[in-house]
Amino acid sequence: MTFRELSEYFYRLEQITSRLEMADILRDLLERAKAEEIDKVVYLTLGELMPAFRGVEFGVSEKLMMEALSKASGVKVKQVEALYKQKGDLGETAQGIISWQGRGLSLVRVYEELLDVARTRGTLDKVMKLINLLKGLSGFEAKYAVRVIIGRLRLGVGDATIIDALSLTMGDKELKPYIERAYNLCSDLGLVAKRLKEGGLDAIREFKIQVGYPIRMALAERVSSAEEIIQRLRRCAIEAKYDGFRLQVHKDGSKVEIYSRNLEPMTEMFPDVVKAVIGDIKAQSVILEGEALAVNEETGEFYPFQVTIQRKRKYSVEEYAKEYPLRLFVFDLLYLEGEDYTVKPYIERRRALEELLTHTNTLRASEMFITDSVKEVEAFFEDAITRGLEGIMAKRLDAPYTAGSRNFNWIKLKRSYRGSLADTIDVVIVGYYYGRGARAKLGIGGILVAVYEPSTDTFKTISKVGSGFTEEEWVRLKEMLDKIRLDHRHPRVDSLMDVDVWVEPRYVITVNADEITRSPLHTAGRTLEEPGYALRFPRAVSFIREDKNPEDANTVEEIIRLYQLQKRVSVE
DNA sequence: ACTGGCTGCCC
DNA sequence: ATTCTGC
DNA sequence: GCAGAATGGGCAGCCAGT
Repeated sequence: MTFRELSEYFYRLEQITSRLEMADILRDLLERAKAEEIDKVVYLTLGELMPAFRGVEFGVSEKLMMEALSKASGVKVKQVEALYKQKGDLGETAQGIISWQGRGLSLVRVYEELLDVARTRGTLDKVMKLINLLKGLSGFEAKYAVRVIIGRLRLGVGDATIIDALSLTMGDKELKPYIERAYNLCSDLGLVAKRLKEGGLDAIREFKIQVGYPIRMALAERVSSAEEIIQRLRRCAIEAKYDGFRLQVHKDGSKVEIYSRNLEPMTEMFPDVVKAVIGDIKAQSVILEGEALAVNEETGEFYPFQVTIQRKRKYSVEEYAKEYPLRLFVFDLLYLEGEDYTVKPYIERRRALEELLTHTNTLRASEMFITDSVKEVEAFFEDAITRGLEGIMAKRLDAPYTAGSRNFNWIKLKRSYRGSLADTIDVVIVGYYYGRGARAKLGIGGILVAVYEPSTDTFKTISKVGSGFTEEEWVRLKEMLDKIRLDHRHPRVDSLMDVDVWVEPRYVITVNADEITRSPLHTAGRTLEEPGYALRFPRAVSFIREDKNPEDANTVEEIIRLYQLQKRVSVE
């Protein structure tokens, strides 16, 4: 198969929105691919080169790609940038720029060149390889190669759609559960597709959990009240929700591998966790999942996420492990001594987990209790919040570990989900961004917002906002902002960040956020010595507030007070 | 030797 | 992470 | 309700330029 043929499939896929039709086109593609091509076809269709746990990255995004496009075509970078801003898609930009014919490269050849780009160290060499690749592709092919490289393929196809298509290649959808299961256990859809093509259903049935192949993570749905939890689950397990990062830990004898929520390899970053797992878990082979966060072992306090995230590093690992030891709150057991635990009910997994773990500084079971009382859930939730935890998790007692899916077997409840208006913030819009992909068609993708500083009568940026408005609202917003458009930053706006379009600080919107954090990028509360403040997970919750003047927005002082009211750390 | 721009990945 | 949209 | 694609703050690592 040539890369041009693959590109033609991509073109057809992006024209349609019906997932049934997509699956049918993909079925055709997967049937046409040879056994030695099909894994590459799957990876490329997912916009990847390999499954995440292989740890291969392009290291190329829009800036480097624009440079390569410019050098390959002779079009000035400024011009490429202008085209990109206008189209919101670097693939289409490439197609518009490239006028030469391609060399009709095979799919395998292009795949190998892409892999070569990913493996090349040094920006200059990378760009040279990119130029070389681009020169061998037609504009039509470059469109998709570019999108794969910068990680925005945007076909509307994900792993779930490919699984549908794979089951269609076997005649009907009866076999889908087997394919799905194989994928959830090995997290490598290219491998599943290849085995299916080579060995049929029998080969698919042979997939089993293997230490060293991450299992796709189960995810939680959200609700906005304790009542809804009990309504949905009745008697259920309630756990604390810790603000750290999720880890899946594989142990095979003295060999340990650790994977992130997105199945990236993380073993080297956490020698303290590796050591604890080897030393304190008596089982020979086991797969565990938990939330890791930095703790002060003397006081038992949890460090905030901004501290914990510093443990995600390649260098000075031991020093940081000493200064900010991790505690892994283990909440699930997926595999034990050759036995697949994902199929067992939660309550059984939990029982085995508690038997397996001894309470140590690094490793312990997450806090959990079982209840059917809304009152008890509410009380635990309130307590969790005052202790500085993120919220709570609720789990269906008889549910298996539903790998790779988000459903109501697990439910999360966070403070910010509750509809109360107490924690929302009124901010002033000071500029906007053109946006990419679907948003580019609206002409706006996000806004820069600020709070008021009365002492200087200025507006200090606190966040960007890119979600919460419907498409219709984004369009309406842009129309209003264009009427107060400025050529330069307004003199009353204090910002370190740039925007595509500055506007008069006139319109107030209400936003929600999970937390206020210290910020190196925003000017709200920023002094010569101290960083500013920003919003964590900002989202719009109102359209323009006609009843508010810009000076009625929340003030920097109010933000600082809200920041101080937040529990920073938690005592056990 | 240092720094700022860029990138990938945590949430 | 949250949110919106098409199916 | 699922799946996919928009979007957020902010951390460390890489590397070219100084």
